Order: sequence, then structure tokens, then C-alpha cells
Amino acid sequence: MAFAYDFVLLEEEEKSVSNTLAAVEGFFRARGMEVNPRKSVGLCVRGYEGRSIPRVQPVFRIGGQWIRSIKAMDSFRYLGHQVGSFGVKRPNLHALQMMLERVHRAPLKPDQKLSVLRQYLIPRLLYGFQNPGVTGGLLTAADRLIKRFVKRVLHFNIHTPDAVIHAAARYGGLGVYCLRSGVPFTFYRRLDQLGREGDPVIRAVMASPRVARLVSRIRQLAGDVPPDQVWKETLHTGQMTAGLRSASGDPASSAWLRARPYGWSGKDLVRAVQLRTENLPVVGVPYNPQPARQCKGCHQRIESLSHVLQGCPVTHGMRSVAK
DNA sequence: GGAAAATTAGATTCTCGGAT
DNA sequence: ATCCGAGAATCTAATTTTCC
Repeated sequence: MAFAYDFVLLEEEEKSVSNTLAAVEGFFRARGMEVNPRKSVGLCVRGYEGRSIPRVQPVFRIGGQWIRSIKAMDSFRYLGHQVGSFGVKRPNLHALQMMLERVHRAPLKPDQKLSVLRQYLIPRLLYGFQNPGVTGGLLTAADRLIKRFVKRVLHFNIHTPDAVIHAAARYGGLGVYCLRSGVPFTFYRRLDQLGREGDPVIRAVMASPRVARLVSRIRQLAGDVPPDQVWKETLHTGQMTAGLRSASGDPASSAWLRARPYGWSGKDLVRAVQLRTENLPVVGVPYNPQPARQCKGCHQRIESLSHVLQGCPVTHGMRSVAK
């Protein structure tokens, strides 16, 4: 199996491997290429009392050099997946956590951090999560990390609706991809397409009970409605977010979310996003202790968003001169 | 081969305080 | 009194994996 310059060699019998490897080396050498023994790994499994035990010592050689053997706890990276002696490993969230932390610490403006998230970080995850071991819980946990990151970058309240973050920008959201709803949907579409292929080998693989079970599990995770539509619906019917419906279908009213307008500071952008998503930092919020909620301007009322915008005497002058 | 254990998805319940 | 919404905790039922 070959993909670009990566390839996997499968062999039934351990003893025939050296012959095949020699043939492969010859094939590449004749075309001016070489197999790199340092970037190659061998995985050789023996049956022992009904269990499969991976060989610990190096067993294969390339160009006279022994190549690393994959042991029971080892794994190697192939096409974005970690592969161990028991097959493709379930992805873990450690890498995502590290990447989010690094982006957050980087000296970037908030919109740049979000761009990195949307355009590089999440797309990079997509292939790795289309993995047989993936579960709804894992995807939900990954989404939580991403939401926490967005809320930190834009200084959102903890109770900001998910739909604000996940709905597409054209519907009034921030357009951050949701892994829990998106990955199974894409994964299922790919598997389904594979099942319609003409190739007899692929058809046989797709018909095997193991793969059939995977496909039905992914289908169940995916649901029937495209995630895009679900988030749009949630956003436009949510109590706090229904107002964003009016931003729907008008590219100009959300273009600034993608590209910070000339002359705006990062802080300006954060403030604007907060205004749009009912997240302006007023002190009259649930998780503030009672005495700390008084309006900083008039000390008369609790500082809620509507008080600042429409009721407080401090802002009254600004409201009435605007003619 | 089948029982036991572990994992999973999904539902339910609770928290926070203001608005109605 | 009820609702808003996320998140955590807890529970149930279903399914998968492990173990003998």
C-alpha cells in the first residue's frame, strides 16, 4: 500500500520479508531512490497461546541496517494515525491541548489566534479523528477544549451558547468547526462512498463484519441532519442568540469577523464580538458575588447590559445627543 | 462459548442569578 | 414558578471487550 512517499509492505510469512524488501530496494534504486532505514519500522507478530505477541528484537534489515521494531507499547506514525502492534490507535487529546496552549501563548492578536484555530489547527485534526477508535465522548472532550480556548481568547462568559461558536459565519456564528457533529458526518460520507467502489478487494473489506460494524456505528454518531443546519437552527431559535438571525445571509455584516478591519486593535475586535454575542463584560453576571454587581457608574442598579445601554444616567447623555 | 467487566451514548438533575 | 445554557455529576441501558 503506497501513498505518496509513504508505503506499507504486508507479508504473510516472516521469512519471505527479506526477499520482498530486497526486491523493493532494487525497484527504488533502479529509479534513483532509496529506502531510508532510519525512518522505517518493522512490526512482526507471533501467535503464542492464542495471543499475538510482537517481536521485540529488530527482525528486518534495509540496506544492511536493522530497522526499529514496534514493541507492545510502541507505535509509529502513518498518514496521520498512530499505529501500534494492535492496529490503529485511538487518538488522544494531549497533542490538541499542547497546540491550543501554544497558540494561546503566542504573541498574536485574538483574530489571528482564531484564524490559526480555524484554518490550521482544526483541519490538522480532522484526518486523525477519522479513526476506527473514535467515540462521541472523545470528540465532545476535544470540542470542549476548543470552546474553552475560544472563550479565553475572546473573553466570553462561561455560559455562552455553543451555537455562537459553532454556527457558520454566514448564519451569524463564529464558524469554528464542531468535531462532535462534523467528524462522524464526514467520516461516514467517506466510508459510504468507499462502499460504492467497483474494486472487488475494497468491496470485500467493506462487507466484512468488522468494517460493517464500524460503518453503522459512525452512521449512528453522525445522525441524519447536516451539522451546518443543526447549528444554524440552534442559533436562530436560541433565547440569547435569536437576534443573530438578522446577520444571516448578509456577508458584509460578518466579514469583519474573518478579517479585522483596518485600524481596529485586537481589543476593539474582542469588544465588537462581545457586543454581538451578548458577552460584554458587565459585572452584573450570575457568578459575581452580590455586592460586586452594582453599576460602576451610578452605583444605583445592578450593572446588566441593558442597564448600561439603556438605563444608566452616566450613558444617558451619549444616548440623547446622537441625532 | 459465555459470563463478567468495562466502555459508551444518552438522559436526567443539579448549579449559578436575573428577567419575566 | 419557570426559564435561560454550559458543565459537571450521576444514572441507565446498550454494546463491546476481556477473561476464564
